[in-house]
Amino acid sequence: MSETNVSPTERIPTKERILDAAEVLFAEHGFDATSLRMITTAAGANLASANYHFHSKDELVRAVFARRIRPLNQRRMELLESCLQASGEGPLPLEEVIKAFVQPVLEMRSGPQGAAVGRLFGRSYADPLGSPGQSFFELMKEVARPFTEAFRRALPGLEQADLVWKLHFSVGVMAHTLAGADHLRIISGGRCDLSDAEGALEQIVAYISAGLRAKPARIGRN
Amino acid sequence: MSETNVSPTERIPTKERILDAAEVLFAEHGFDATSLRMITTAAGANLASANYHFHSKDELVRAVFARRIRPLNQRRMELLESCLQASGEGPLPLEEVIKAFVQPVLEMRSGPQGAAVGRLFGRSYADPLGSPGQSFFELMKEVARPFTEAFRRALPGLEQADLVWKLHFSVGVMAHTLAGADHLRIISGGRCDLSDAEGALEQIVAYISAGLRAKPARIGRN
DNA sequence: GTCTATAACCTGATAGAC
DNA sequence: GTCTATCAGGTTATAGAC
Repeated sequence: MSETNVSPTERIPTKERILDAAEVLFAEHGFDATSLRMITTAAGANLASANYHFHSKDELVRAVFARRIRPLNQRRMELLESCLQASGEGPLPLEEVIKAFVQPVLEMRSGPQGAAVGRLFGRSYADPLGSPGQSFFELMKEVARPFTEAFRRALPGLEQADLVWKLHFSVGVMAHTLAGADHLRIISGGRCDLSDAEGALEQIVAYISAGLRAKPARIGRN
Repeated sequence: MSETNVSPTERIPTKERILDAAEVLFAEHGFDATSLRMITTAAGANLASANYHFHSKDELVRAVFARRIRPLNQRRMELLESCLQASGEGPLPLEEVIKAFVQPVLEMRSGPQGAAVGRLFGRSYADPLGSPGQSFFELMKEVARPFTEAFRRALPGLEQADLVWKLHFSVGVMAHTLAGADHLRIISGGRCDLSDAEGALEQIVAYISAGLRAKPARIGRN
């Protein structure tokens, strides 16, 4: 047996194994409750290797986010661009804009460690302003502006403040869906499963599009 | 100056001051990143007093939740009951059921340390199943069943699985609104403020009621 | 009930051999 | 690049004086 004949699984570089272990543990326990020791042990690496490869815990957190967010947002922009091109100067189809934002997340969730990445992202939306999760928002900013502009075009006549409220709610739908996928599967007795990407996308798009189009509340009627 | 003449502010018992400090710090930094030292220092109490009054950190977390959730859910049940009585055996007005669930939260947010409590609650929805935030879900269970039943009555003809998806999304709207109130105020330039309870309630009820009533997604049209 | 002191342990980060 | 050993400081929890 020569050393070139090791299993492909074991040939994953230490740096990547640390990222893999970190994102699972961060998703499960949060940043502060996850120590570098837990991460390196789970990765089958030495404690010092984490600092060697990432210099500090904060930079490790940032690297964990960046690895997943970059391709996610690239895919979102692709879908948004093709939606913009198909519509020319006219109004945008609302459902397509929502799909461009949501579908890549569901695709990602069926990728490697998708459930953990989803949970990590979903939790990060709830992190306060000065926390380690801050880098999540900085990386997400890239798509915030073009999508806000697209939603404005898809919802003509909606006041600016109303749009901000509604987009905030819609992000909440996405975030809680990602963070609470396990809860949902359990309370529904397995009938609602985020891993069914097609069914989930339909549900999400239906709910969010209706919310975005909603007229002011009419309390007292049904 | 006799000792009976101290300011009312300083007469708050240690146990309560610890709860006050804990809920602010938990909301800001999470459970693991908040040490008992931080809490007792902020409360102007001794480190050992936390263990004296609450036995352990886990029980302190539970006490922090229980103090706020109990009256909150009591108020929710009051509003739901009066909604049920006004409707008899007939269908329930959807907006009123949503209001019974949401309005007490907004009321609470304008109470003592309301913003911190809201942020704490909003974050707790994103906590995974085995975490310290678990006690949050156990305390929230009390209202889950009666409200699910009320929503079923307010949305006749909706399939069970669809209802579960939609209620899950609606909880997400509520949770993210609470956790991200600061973000919302900043990105909206102050135009959207959760502290404006009346305006916020209108926005939330409009969005959630439309989402709950939504028909299956119609992709491709506007 | 409130304090000091301390036990037993874990943390991120680094120095330096290999 | 990977290891061991270690630093300085933080953590929960408790024992025991007042």
